[in-house]
Amino acid sequence: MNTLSYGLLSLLTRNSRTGYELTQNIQPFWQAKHSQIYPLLAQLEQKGYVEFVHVPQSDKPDKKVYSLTDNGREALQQWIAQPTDEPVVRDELALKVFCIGLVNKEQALKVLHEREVYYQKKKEKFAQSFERIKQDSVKPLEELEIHDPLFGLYVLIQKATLKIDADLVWCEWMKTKLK
Amino acid sequence: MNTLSYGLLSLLTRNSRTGYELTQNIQPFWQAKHSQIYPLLAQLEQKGYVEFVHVPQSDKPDKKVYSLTDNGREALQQWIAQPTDEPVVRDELALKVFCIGLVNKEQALKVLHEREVYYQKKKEKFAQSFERIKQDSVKPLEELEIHDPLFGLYVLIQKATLKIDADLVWCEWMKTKLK
DNA sequence: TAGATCATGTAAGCCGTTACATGATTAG
DNA sequence: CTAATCATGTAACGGCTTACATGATCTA
Repeated sequence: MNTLSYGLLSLLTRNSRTGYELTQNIQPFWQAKHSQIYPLLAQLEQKGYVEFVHVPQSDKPDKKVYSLTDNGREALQQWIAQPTDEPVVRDELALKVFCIGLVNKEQALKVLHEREVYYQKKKEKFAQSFERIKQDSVKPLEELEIHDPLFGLYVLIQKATLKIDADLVWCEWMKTKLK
Repeated sequence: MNTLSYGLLSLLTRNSRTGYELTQNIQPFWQAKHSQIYPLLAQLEQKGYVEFVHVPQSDKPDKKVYSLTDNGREALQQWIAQPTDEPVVRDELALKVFCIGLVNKEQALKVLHEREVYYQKKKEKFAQSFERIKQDSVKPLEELEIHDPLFGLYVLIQKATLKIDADLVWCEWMKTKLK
């Protein structure tokens, strides 16, 4: 059981989902392609952590809708109690910035600007997710508590927003340095 | 040429370094083990981007001190001008938080506390790096400009500090949510 | 005397990306 | 008419981790 497998189980605590949906939904938390997810789902099914129903469709391809079993839920609870791996961050930009003195200010600003645009788009996406769960929630988000179904997603969006704001502050600060 | 290879060249713009030192020095920016680095250095040498001198030592094992060639410096400049890959972040904690409602508040706080301690230690390390380059620098750090040798490292420490502070703010906020 | 540090290297295996493969519907 | 979306799967390859291998000095 690798970390991604637990991630798939985590998503299934909220809803039943297809492999296709899981591939999309896990992206904000863990980058993975469908070619990695489908074999893992087959393994999880063999272990009895998930089960699926085959749903034939006429207009679109047939699909398998996966849901979490009781065994799967127990495995998740045990996983949460285990020590958590340290986060892994690999950012090509950091390596470029380290030796940014090799190029002139104009080129450096170009590199930075590309990343700033990326951060702004990401911020926009998080804002949209925030609006979406605001609509879905029965209570105001600030009142959500640990056992409310949207709690985890809500606090993760907060985390992501805080970090992206830090990134944008740094971008602004860098622009003053490169003028 | 993968990203890590360029990262090794980046470090060599500042100093000549051994494979052992490169392995340690690249950790804050790109996690990689020596078993990955040594073969890459051999490749970089074959491509003519780095060269090394064999330095025999009596008390410690002999070492190879690598330095950047003119070809290597040119390769770096071209790399900087290419579009930058998006950052990859894989954090097991995010997956756990998504389904944190499966456990009680006490257990959730334990998971969070473990991570908070990790963030605090990281913050301490960045503060030390900051002090070190403050000592090494001929000018006050705020006056460093793009072509100063410590500029890249200085702005990277600023970036890391801003992000870690965001992480710590989130941890504090989460504690209020779980009380 | 056990473990950390310095120092380099190879081998096996898992993790993740890219590419191959199929095929219907819908939007621009 | 082309591209995107839905939907699942396999194969090949490159990236990264763990383990194997060696060996001296220094610290607790």
